Amino acid sequence: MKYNQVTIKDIARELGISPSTVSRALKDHPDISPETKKAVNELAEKLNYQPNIVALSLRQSKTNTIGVIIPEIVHFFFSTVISGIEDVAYSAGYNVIITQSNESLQREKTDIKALFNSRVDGMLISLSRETNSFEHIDATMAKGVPMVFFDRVYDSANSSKVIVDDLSGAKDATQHLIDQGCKRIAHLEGPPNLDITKQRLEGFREALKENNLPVYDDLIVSCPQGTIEEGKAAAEKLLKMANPPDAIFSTNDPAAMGAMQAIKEAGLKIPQDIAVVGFSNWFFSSLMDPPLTSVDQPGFEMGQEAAKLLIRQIEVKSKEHIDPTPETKLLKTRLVVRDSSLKSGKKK
Amino acid sequence: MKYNQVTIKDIARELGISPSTVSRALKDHPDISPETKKAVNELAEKLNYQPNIVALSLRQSKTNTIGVIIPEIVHFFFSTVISGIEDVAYSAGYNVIITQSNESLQREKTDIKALFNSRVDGMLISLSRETNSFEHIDATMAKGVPMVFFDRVYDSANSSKVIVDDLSGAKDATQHLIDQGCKRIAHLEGPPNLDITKQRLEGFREALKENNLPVYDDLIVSCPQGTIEEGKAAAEKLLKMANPPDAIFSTNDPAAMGAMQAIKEAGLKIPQDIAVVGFSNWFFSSLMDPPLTSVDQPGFEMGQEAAKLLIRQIEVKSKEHIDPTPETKLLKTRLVVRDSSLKSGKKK
DNA sequence: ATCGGAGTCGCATTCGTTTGCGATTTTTTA
DNA sequence: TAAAAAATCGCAAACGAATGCGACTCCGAT
Repeated sequence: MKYNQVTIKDIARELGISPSTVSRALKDHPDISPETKKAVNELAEKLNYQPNIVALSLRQSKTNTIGVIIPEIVHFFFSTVISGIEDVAYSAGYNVIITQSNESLQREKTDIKALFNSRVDGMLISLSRETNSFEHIDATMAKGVPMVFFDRVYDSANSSKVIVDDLSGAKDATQHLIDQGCKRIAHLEGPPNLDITKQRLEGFREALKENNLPVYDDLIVSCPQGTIEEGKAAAEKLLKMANPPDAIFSTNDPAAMGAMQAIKEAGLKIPQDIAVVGFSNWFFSSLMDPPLTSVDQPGFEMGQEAAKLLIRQIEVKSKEHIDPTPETKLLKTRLVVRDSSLKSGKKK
Repeated sequence: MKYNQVTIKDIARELGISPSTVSRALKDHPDISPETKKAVNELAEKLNYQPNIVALSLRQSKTNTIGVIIPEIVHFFFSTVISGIEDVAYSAGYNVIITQSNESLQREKTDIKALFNSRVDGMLISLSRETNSFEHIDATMAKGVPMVFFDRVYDSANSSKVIVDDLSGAKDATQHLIDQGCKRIAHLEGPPNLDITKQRLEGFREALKENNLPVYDDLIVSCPQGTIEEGKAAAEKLLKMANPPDAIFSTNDPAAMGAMQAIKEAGLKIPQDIAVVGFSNWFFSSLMDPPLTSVDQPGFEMGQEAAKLLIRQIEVKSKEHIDPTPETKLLKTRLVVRDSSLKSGKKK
């Protein structure tokens, strides 16, 4: 907008000096005499001079903006990640442009293109559920755009990433159910493309094996969308079995929620008849009846770490013209035990 | 970043013509011959030319970016608003920079300054809970920055706003409780600075008066943060009264949630002993036990409308150099009746 | 009196694009 | 055939700031 903001030229004209002198004076360049600096700074203060970021961006080929692509803002976990990103980006002087893929690969592609065209200094990406090809990402990385992935990462990418330890989180959750005396534990599986889905399934399997429990394949039900409805349908299917499970470990909280609905509607008790454990510890999980046990993911911290990694990469690259070696941050999960899984009836 | 992107000059050099001709050819200017246009467009396509948005922004004093200030992203309602904003901004070719005030006036001020320095074309603002002075907003508006407020609006501002009909929403909710036979209805009041708080209280009062019911001031309890804990504490206080209420209408869902916890812990039944109604229809409200009746606010639509108003204002202003007359969009709420308020035990 | 150096500051260019105006060539009209 | 009109394109300035390099002043040293 033409806000009629004062520019470096206005100061120069007023003081009868050249724009370059003003520029240098403002940055405390040694070439400029103390008197000139004082005059410039005072006038700049008086006129409330604010440098034009757009001009700066053009001149330095740096926008001080980072782009974020997430599947959906309305997911509690992702909103906390964004808060974490904003937190460090803000104090490092970066703006944050947020785009959503809405779980669509097509949209993810156009988002990347749009961010690229906006000349963001780097991107923070969590893949869409649909993403099963990576040319769009490879192509953009090949152009030299720093990228850091979080949560739903591009695994073969030669780039930094921040993930939570889904495997051991799932293992902890399953172990907890086993400790509660559960023998036939079902698993609601998530979107098949995502690595986190595989990790959680693997953690589930490992825990069973370590306890010498069999892995029943028919107790593993796919919930490709991970919605409440799918969770409910999956649980209904499980309950109809000749030998239904005595516990359900879900790949996320909404599906666990749906399962709880199905169980209650079938007239069964949670956790007495069937224990339930979710994943992600959504905001409302503690408010369920019974409160839902869940694996807490540190979303805010994940956002912070991802932003830190990206900003470091951006600044190393602009100074030393080399990419720092990719890093992978593995964040610990934390099992939050609530009534939905406490068969003993007592919290530990 | 120096992505070595092809510029208009590269095309010009390759074709042996001037950059100005290339620029005009790309925008289908009548001065350019069809042959030149064809050559330019083909080469641009071949080299995958993408205009440099930063240079464009500088040249036109227009960034095609709108800034958003919201209290907190992690609130379900606000995330849906953001989705609505992104939706129309995206298709209108605008980027969206999101900042959070974290309910702090100080932070709101710095957010406005940061957005202004980023030369956003306009701002979408929902006030923080703390905001009780408006110089920072007036000053920025005086500089000519188009602003549209949503939900928590600056009422005396000479600018467009999008609000939901809080008053009639609250009235509907209260009327519904009255229809259910409730006589002593309590109200959990929200942050006192906000207009929406007053509107909801007013709607509550009006409904009582229209039904010739007395307004008991001691049944109106303040929850300045609007949190679960406050709602719980408020309900506990109400339950200790000699003559406790038979219904609670809360200014928002989390406080209603807290109230439900308190009621259940007191061994009372919802809705038989005390009916509960919330406001905003958060994602998890339908998952409560019992499911929480709530006033649904069209967050996505609110975001869309706000973005539309702002973009219209931006574009009218840049063409005709006048601000269009401010508009106020009043969005209808919708009472979603669930078990927490159905004393009859049957949904209508 | 001349030179050298330090201390200050401005010119011109750069980033990529747009655009008013003028210049050149081609075509049309009298 | 000459003049006028149209078609086509380039020059240069502009947006706001940063910066290499050159220019200038002033001072003390020789």
